Amino acid sequence: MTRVVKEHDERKNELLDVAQTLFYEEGYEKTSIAKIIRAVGVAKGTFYHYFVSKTDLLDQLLERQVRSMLKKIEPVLSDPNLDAIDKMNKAHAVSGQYKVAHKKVFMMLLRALYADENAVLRDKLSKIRMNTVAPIFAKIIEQGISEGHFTTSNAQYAAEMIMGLTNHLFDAVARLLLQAKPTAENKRHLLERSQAYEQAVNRILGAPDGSIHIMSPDMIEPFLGGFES
Amino acid sequence: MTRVVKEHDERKNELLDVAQTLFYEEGYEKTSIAKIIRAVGVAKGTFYHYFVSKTDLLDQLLERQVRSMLKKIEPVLSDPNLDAIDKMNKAHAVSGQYKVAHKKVFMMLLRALYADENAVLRDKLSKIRMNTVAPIFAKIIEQGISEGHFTTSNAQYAAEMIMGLTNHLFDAVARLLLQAKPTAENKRHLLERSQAYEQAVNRILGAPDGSIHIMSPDMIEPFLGGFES
DNA sequence: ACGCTTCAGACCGACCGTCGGTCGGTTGCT
DNA sequence: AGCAACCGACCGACGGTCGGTCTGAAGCGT
Repeated sequence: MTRVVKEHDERKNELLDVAQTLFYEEGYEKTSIAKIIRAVGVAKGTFYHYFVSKTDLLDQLLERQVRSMLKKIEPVLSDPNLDAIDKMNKAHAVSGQYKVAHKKVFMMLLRALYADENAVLRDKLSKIRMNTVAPIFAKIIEQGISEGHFTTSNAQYAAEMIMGLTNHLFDAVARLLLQAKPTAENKRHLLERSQAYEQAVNRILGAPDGSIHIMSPDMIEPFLGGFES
Repeated sequence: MTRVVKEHDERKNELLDVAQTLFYEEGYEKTSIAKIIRAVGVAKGTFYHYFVSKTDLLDQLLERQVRSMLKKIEPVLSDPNLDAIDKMNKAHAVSGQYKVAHKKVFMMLLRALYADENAVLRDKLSKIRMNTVAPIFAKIIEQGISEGHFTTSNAQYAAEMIMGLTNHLFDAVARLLLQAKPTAENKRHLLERSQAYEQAVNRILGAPDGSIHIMSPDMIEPFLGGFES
């Protein structure tokens, strides 16, 4: 094979990008390292020059993903004019808008995540989220407690629980979105479910019903519409 | 190899039993089919006579497990003298007692479940639980609503959320138990966490604080003690 | 009652393609 | 010269397939 030398980071990102695309298209387990290197045009040894294992590749990929998402939310967190309820809502809104903006890529990610196999992928992602975004939530909740908006015995645990609930809601929505039956009935179920989850989140925080919104109808709509077209 | 003929169910259970032991001891991924059949004393073809794939084996194994657990809880559910709060508490208590009684096997299961790899196993188990025990919770919650003990907008979703929370708590407890540092501090963390989760469950259901207990100190104690000996 | 045939299904194990991972060596840049 | 990027033949283990053998019991004619 013709030998092409590139800079460390360039080659590494090339591998990460191709791997990401393939994982989205065909799933983690079904994407062999052979496929990845064939697509990049590089030898087996080169892959293992950059990653110690297939799992290592996945770890780095997900970390990169989450880091870029956190950057979008950061401004909200550090805004001193927002109270805890505003921050909680805005953080969810921002991540929702991000998903709407990248609808196509996002749907691919969903399809990859919930392909039934790929349990490893889901597991890793939820762990990373638990380690990175839960602490952020905890900070917000602490702020809310000191502001008198929330009453809960433990901010960190509450954050983890909300994180878990959000993941769950996300799961349910994703599965409904993927089975491609955008009937009015399914849409109603979906909205009902998201309302039930919001109620739960508010109650866990000890906030008045309707304080916090984790998934607005405006965010869901574009995805439901996407199926009809 | 000497040929030994057995009845269908006998051979099948033999394979399931051996596979279970090996999965517990060495994890799902690391247990090859070759290992299983070697331990049973049977050929590759025989294995595939009973199971269509390794995944199929896992499915049937977990289903068997969950079915036996449900049998223990059933009496509680059908007891007409218990109100929803009693049922919720008793169901959790029974499953706790079961775990204490089978402490050794249970710890093996934990070790297998949370071995970091084995995400597939965890994923499957939590799905099965979601499909089998969440509906049971939902029934209890509906009863509680009509008794006036609970106020929540949707029994099914509440059940799923509680299921998810319980899983989460279970996760955290398991990981703490497995890292084998039964310090007084860890114990405190653990109790705090379980209290936070109970608070959340009560709030989701709209029940007074302290109504529902999902993990009593009496249940945790034997496992913490188990480490010192 | 008796042997004989038949047949489902329990059982076998060599074999296959694919996989993740290794390693000794080559090439190109500084 | 030295270091890092790169190569690709090779490895053992894996999940899964397949063509076929063996066995026990039911059904049969006598």
